[in-house]
Amino acid sequence: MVSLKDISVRCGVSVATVSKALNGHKDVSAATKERLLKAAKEMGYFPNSQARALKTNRTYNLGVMYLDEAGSGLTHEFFAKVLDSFKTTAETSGYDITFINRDVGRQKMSTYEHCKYRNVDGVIIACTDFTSQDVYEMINGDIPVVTIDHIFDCRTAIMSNNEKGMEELIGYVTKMGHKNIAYIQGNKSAVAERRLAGFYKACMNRNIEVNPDWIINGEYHNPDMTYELTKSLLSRNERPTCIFMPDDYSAMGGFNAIKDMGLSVPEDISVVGYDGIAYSQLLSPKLTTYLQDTEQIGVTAAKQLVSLIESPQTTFKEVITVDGKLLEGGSVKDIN
Amino acid sequence: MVSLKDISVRCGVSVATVSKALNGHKDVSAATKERLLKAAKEMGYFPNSQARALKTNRTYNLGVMYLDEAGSGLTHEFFAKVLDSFKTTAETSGYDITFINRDVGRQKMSTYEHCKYRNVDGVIIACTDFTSQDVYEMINGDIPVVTIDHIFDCRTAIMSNNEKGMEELIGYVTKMGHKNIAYIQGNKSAVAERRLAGFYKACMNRNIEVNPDWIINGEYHNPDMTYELTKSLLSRNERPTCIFMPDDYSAMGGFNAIKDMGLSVPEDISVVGYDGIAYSQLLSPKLTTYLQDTEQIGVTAAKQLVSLIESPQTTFKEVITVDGKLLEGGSVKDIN
DNA sequence: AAGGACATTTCAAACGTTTCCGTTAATTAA
DNA sequence: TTAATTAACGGAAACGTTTGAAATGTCCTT
Repeated sequence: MVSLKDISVRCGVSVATVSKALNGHKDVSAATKERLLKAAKEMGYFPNSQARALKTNRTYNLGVMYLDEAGSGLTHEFFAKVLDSFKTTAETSGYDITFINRDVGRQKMSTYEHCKYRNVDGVIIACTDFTSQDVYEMINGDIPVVTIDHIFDCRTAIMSNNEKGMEELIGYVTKMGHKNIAYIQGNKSAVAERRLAGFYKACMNRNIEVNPDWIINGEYHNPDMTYELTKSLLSRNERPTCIFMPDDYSAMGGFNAIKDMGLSVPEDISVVGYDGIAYSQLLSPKLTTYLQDTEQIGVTAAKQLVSLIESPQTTFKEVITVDGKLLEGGSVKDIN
Repeated sequence: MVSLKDISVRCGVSVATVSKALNGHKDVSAATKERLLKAAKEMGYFPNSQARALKTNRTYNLGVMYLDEAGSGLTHEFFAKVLDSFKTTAETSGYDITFINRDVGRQKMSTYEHCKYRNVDGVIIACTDFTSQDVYEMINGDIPVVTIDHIFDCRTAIMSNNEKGMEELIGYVTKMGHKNIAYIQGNKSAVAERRLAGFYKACMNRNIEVNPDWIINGEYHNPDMTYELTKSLLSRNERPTCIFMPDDYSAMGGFNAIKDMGLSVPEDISVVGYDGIAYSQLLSPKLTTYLQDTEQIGVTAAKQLVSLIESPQTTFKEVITVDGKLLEGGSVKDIN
């Protein structure tokens, strides 16, 4: 690998001058600067990121912290898409992305320690158990952090607008004449709370009574459980005309339960999902759902994190809400 | 951050001794070694990965190279799952994962240059355009590389067993009585070639004539295109009884085309997919498909890459084939 | 002509490791 | 007893940068 020294001997200047020229310092003449830049390009020079990091304490590396469990994380379409746009934006700003976990190799270490070890400049936390010790340690550490879909005191958070999503969905189904609405909600979490709050509020605004027996505790990303819950829900004496599923993926389970009971969507039961994943729009009928703006969430998270890193005065806590969009499919019947 | 020097002054030994103790060298007494290890733990010492990398030229970081385009990469379930298990295995061996691309920040650089810049110890190449200049540069470089689903001379490759997959699928559908089989294949690639070869061979072995008009060029991961191709295929005079789709995701497009033509699966047309993604098993009927062993592919890739790095004599080219498993759904009708 | 002001360049230390080699002391062999 | 071997540890250079201070040179001002 060609180093600063190689360039310096070839051009007959000191290493310091080369460094300054390449980093755009002003105390080097335009002539030599050009000469050195040219030589650097010719020789195929690239800075050694480790050496630079050692001196500057900046790695231009961002850590990604997420839950590493089956059925979650990378294989979760929502997270994958957010990560994808986060990554693209971060790269444009000159940052690379590294996965951060606990216990790398033989070393027992926490996620925070891992960050210290790798010296990441900042961390994005998403799709994880926000009550875990590891998250707690990160939040209270001195590394810039942006969380997604969870709000901590004194940390910047990017929130998908769950209240608005619920408001729009409820608005839509009530316009279609539904009043008896069930809601199979996801795991206990900030997201679930906000959606439920949005659900209640939207119903209240329309003078629709919420039947507490129809608020059912399910799980995100769990079609099997949703299948069972849907089935048991529909086996009761009184049936809702419309079911809100935890998310689009789980909704597949709900669809199947309905079908297996000899009913059909939307003729007998209307269904809405949440997320707007690709598959949901390939079903027939297409699922009526709320498309979360994963692109915008990822981009915003990256921009916030970078600005947190690069302009430390930005270190106040900020909560940024990203709106989504209702996708009108054919899974909700007009019963007016 | 606590450094070796901090430990050395506290314990009254030299930095060199601390380094050796912590790295398990033999020329340090058991007593002091224990004392130093204890101090290190107490003080919360973690090595500075940059400083270490600078000296040793080993970063314990692996690069991931993949196609960063819409509908591919991270949001591709096959790739996401492979990456997930790759990551887990790599971490167990003490390696972290960093995404590698071109043009990070203002710097214009190739993927290979990026690897040099970040000093990754090895690279996994997957889910990309294997004919690109960037891949070519990587393959001819001096960084350990493992490719997934593509074979280069002198580079280790992990191959999903596409021939066997096709063999099993053809075996299954012929057992169900199908002889008129169409195949909408994916983008021109090593994978597509192997599947097609497997398709032909399996048919030949059973004395089934392949109708060349029924070998159709489609695209992977493209439900819309598959929709159109399926529709035009079924509009011809002569119809196949069974259609092989490029993959499960695309198969959704095929399903919809069939439905939109007033036909149904499997009564009128049988369908098989490829991949075994989660969604395919939530459809009704469930899709009959071939489940690729993403877990095994990821694990094997990681192990091979690590051994390539850690025991340089392993640098011979190796091609490892990973078998999958037929998933019998309900999308193929028994027409015997 | 001497002094300062400025532009340009170099020196040298530092970042936190690893590792070769040398030193000392202790142990063993002859 | 002496020489040789070994065990345990320290010195110091090196990896490739960055950066403040010092050095050099040039030009302007008075």
